[in-house]
Amino acid sequence: MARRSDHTREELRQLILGALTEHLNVAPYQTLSIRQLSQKVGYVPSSILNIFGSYQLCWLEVCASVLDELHQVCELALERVNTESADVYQEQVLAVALAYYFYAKEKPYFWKLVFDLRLAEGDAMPEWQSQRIEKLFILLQNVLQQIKPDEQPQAIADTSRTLWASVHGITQLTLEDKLFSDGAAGDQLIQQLITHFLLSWQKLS
Amino acid sequence: MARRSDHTREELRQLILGALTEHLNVAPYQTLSIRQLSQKVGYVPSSILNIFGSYQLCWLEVCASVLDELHQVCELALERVNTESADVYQEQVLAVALAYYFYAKEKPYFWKLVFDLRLAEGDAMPEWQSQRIEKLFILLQNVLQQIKPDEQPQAIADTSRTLWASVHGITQLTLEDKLFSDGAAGDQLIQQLITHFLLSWQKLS
DNA sequence: AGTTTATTTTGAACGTTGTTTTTTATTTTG
DNA sequence: CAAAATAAAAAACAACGTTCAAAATAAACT
Repeated sequence: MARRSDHTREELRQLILGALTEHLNVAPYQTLSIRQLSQKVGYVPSSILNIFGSYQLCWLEVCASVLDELHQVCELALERVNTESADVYQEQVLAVALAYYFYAKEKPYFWKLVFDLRLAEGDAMPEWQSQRIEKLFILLQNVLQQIKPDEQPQAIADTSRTLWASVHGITQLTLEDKLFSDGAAGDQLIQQLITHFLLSWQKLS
Repeated sequence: MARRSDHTREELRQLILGALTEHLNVAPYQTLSIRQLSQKVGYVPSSILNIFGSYQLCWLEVCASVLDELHQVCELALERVNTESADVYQEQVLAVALAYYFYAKEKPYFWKLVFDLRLAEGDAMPEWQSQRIEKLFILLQNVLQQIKPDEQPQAIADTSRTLWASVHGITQLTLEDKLFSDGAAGDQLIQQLITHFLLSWQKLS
């Protein structure tokens, strides 16, 4: 077993988070136990608990990284849209939605972690986690507000929720193969959803 | 402990399924263990395993009931729509979607079971379970096909997936309070989604 | 009817799990 | 250099789903 001088507390933290990330590259988070994890990093279960408080809380840390990466990916996709295009805004919404979808498709175990991770009954999701999710919504809100500059911010916020939750649903059911269709792929469904929704939405008040 | 003559095999089956249902009235399925369940019904864990094969498989049985009930609720809502209305079809789609949403809202632990239940790695979802989900999609498909009688069945199937998955996403994120908005409720978001989507969709080929 | 055979049901055991508590080892301090 | 503080490990705990052998009951047969 590793001795005290091998790693500082911070080094050990990173060692653990690295092992978790490595695991998510190949398998869902449910398939790793704290005992297996402790073996991977060469420490003992109680050392992990000593640092993170509980096993779930160390996953929550990874969760935060995933949401950060997700935000980054969506933001980048948004900026890459050609602003000379005829309907910039629709393409921007589409870009964000597809970025979300393809992130989930490429890193399914990372993406699933965010929605499968259940904290112990009682302790709520920490503030910094909620804020990360809100940051994602805001990406869409900014675009929608540009489509309808005079619309109430609350209405814009609602619409961003409608779209985001819809894209989320398509992404999830596609990933878990619960659509039972050999027809269109998830990205095509998302495209259909957004083009039709926006076509009607942008006309009406 | 209960003796052999107390219940027939079938009675015990129903006794167990009843206890599971009772539990879902007040708490999520993850909070019940096979040991607690065995105490509830007055039998021993291995008796439950003997009947259902595994603990997960007895939940799968409940899962089937939930999907049946969900289908029934959606079908009923569909039939209740006034066929004299100006846009029957839109109201029918809306009726199905909202029936889905309000079922989830009223019986959250039943609804969540269907999507949270993870079978052991390896053994796939049984055929009769997939078919139950497909039956739900078909409800929507029938309505959509009436809107566009000349459209390819595959395209109709795709669109029903788009809509259903979207409604599912809104329902899920609303139920889990992950929309972080004190704006519109889930049913309003669903209404917005469907009206705008259909308005555009029914016009175009 | 009484004995054997078959079938449920049980109870104990196994290998896990996350966490708590105690013990041991190492570092820092006086 | 010894004493206090700290960090890691080891052991113990309670719970989990599942397996397996033993006990209790019902059915079958002479």
